Amino acid sequence: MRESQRRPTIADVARKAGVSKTTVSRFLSDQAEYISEETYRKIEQAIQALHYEPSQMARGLKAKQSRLIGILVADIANPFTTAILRGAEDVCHRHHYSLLVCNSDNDPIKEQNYIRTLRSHHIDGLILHTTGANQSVLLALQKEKTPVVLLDREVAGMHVDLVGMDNAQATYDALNYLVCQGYNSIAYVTAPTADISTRMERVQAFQSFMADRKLQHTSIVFQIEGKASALPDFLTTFMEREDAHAKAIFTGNAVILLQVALAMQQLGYRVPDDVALISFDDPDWAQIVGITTVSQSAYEMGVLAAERLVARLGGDAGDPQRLYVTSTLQERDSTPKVAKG
Amino acid sequence: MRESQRRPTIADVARKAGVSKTTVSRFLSDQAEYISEETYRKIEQAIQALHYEPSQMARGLKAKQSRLIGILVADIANPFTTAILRGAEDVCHRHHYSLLVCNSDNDPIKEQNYIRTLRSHHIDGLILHTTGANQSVLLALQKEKTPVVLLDREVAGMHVDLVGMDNAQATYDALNYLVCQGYNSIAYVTAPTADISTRMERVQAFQSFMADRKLQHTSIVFQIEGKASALPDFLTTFMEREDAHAKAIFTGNAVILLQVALAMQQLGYRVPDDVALISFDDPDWAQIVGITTVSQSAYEMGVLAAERLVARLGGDAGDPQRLYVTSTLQERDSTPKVAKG
DNA sequence: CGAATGCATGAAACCGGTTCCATAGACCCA
DNA sequence: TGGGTCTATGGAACCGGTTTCATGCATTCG
Repeated sequence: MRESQRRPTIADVARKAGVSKTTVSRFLSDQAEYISEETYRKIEQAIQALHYEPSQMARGLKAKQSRLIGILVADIANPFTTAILRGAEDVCHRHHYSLLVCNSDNDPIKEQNYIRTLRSHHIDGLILHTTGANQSVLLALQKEKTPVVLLDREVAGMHVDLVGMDNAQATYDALNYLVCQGYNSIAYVTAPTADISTRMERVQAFQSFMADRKLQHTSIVFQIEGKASALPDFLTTFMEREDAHAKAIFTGNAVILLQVALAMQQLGYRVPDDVALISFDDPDWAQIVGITTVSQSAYEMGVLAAERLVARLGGDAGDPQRLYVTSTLQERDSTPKVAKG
Repeated sequence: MRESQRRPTIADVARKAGVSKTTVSRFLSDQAEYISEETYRKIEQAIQALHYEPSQMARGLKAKQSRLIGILVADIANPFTTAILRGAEDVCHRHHYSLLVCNSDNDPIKEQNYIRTLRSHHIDGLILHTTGANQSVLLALQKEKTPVVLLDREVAGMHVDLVGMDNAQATYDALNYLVCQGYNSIAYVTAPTADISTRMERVQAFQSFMADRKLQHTSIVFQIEGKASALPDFLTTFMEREDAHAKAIFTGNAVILLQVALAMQQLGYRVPDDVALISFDDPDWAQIVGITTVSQSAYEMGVLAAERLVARLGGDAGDPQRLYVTSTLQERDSTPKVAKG
């Protein structure tokens, strides 16, 4: 009743096959050119028999690489994030990397801790959907030549690859569409902008668009904070204004969209009868409910980010690239055309 | 212009502090009792100055642990999965473990590969949301005393901890509710059951309940496969039957729910006017659309699974446990009471 | 006052791989 | 037949930590 508790090592395989560790190592690294057929077969058998699996840990120690890619996301509950994960995961799997997924939960402190942890695990590269406020730790990573790819959001002072979208353009497109549909009073609801470049870009684009068009009193930026009543209060105020004849609400991402939709429902306002609704992100349920969205292919963003990283790991030393996925307007029932007033 | 490319090692710290590796190691492992104050301070400073971070890799090699927990999920795009991830991540973070997230995409081959990969990374434990068909690889893990916690689904022949729900009971509860509301013709739509215990249990519970109640011709089990038209065809057939006066559709998870809702919309059937709708899982949008669901706290499942694993890693050698989260019926507009016919 | 004990520290082996260098035998050529 | 090349293999050092064991000095005790 011998329990084989200890997992087999390369030495066990070598012993069983009657060869040296070196030879087994050669077998494992596909340098089989100088291995005789007989030896090859013996090693093969020994590995089979022992269920041997080489230890990435030991391997990485010498080779100074782990085949681990860290991905640090700001909110794992967000469907946008999930889609990114799926894209990144697919690419990594294809290139025999594994993904170490961490969730900073929008907390810069947690983010910083995670960057440390990831470093301690010798990640070969990092995909970062940042909270925005951790340059210093990141610089340590950079010094060690660990490539970093930024996702969706900038980090001040970091000149590295970035995969995102043209937020200003996407915002303009959406607003143009709303104006064409006849809306002349638009509220923009965003999560706290803090250090998050994407959110700031969108808000700024919104404000400058509205100002350019001289659509007065129509832009309101609201930050959802701790106070539960803040959102209903804001929405009520907006809905009760009588300075415009066609109102629309534009939400900054899918999480906010959900909040707004829920709040409107509770307040008794109906979409699109009382107000139009449009949002960034395109969660799968938007189709069912019939909400017009600005869809950015999150899956593709994940793919692009991972591919960029893999390219860097493969030796690409070119200048930092900025890759933008295109956004498309998914027109649905929540933004019908209204007659001009 | 000295570029500090190589990341500092314990030897660098030792040199800078003017002490031996051993002493630094003691410092790192919190065995500071026998370190003089002066030495302590010198080491502290050296670590600060060098931005030193010990390598988990080197550490794990000797210690035979990685502080890595693998979590292998069947479908990372499913909100149910995401909620689990969040729960598991929170617990792991609290206990200074990192999560290696892999997505088998419901593919047993991919699952098998991932288990291998995870093993090669020396994971300390595995949380497995399985496709159901990989006992053999798992047994290798078990032999090496790597604890495994099953999530939601059984693996035949594995006697390990499991976190899930009482599927039969939850199914009965939901059906009882439907019957009380007056529905006498119910269709159950499930994803392919294959080797997935949860799905099988639910289908079986459904069938036995319907048979017990002698509600004839009212149960239809449908497996969504490749054929795109299969679902609309099935729904049309069901809707056109005239043997019952109040129909309801029961979907096996949120992904299927989405498909069914979309298909019904396209076919022109309205919920709940033409047919009631109820589903397992409780995606956040169910609240907006107003769909009655059987909600199982996925977040809690993630927490429980991770806690179980951490307990095992802490030395708990008790018998395998089965933990069930409770499910609650979220009553919404999609299942209104109907008058008896 | 010599021996025992406690404190603070270091040398070296070890974990499981990879890799550099050495070497033995076969083969080839002059 | 001796020296050079090629093939197949092994010994040993190394990666960056941890751990065991040893040791030198102070202090304490019989």
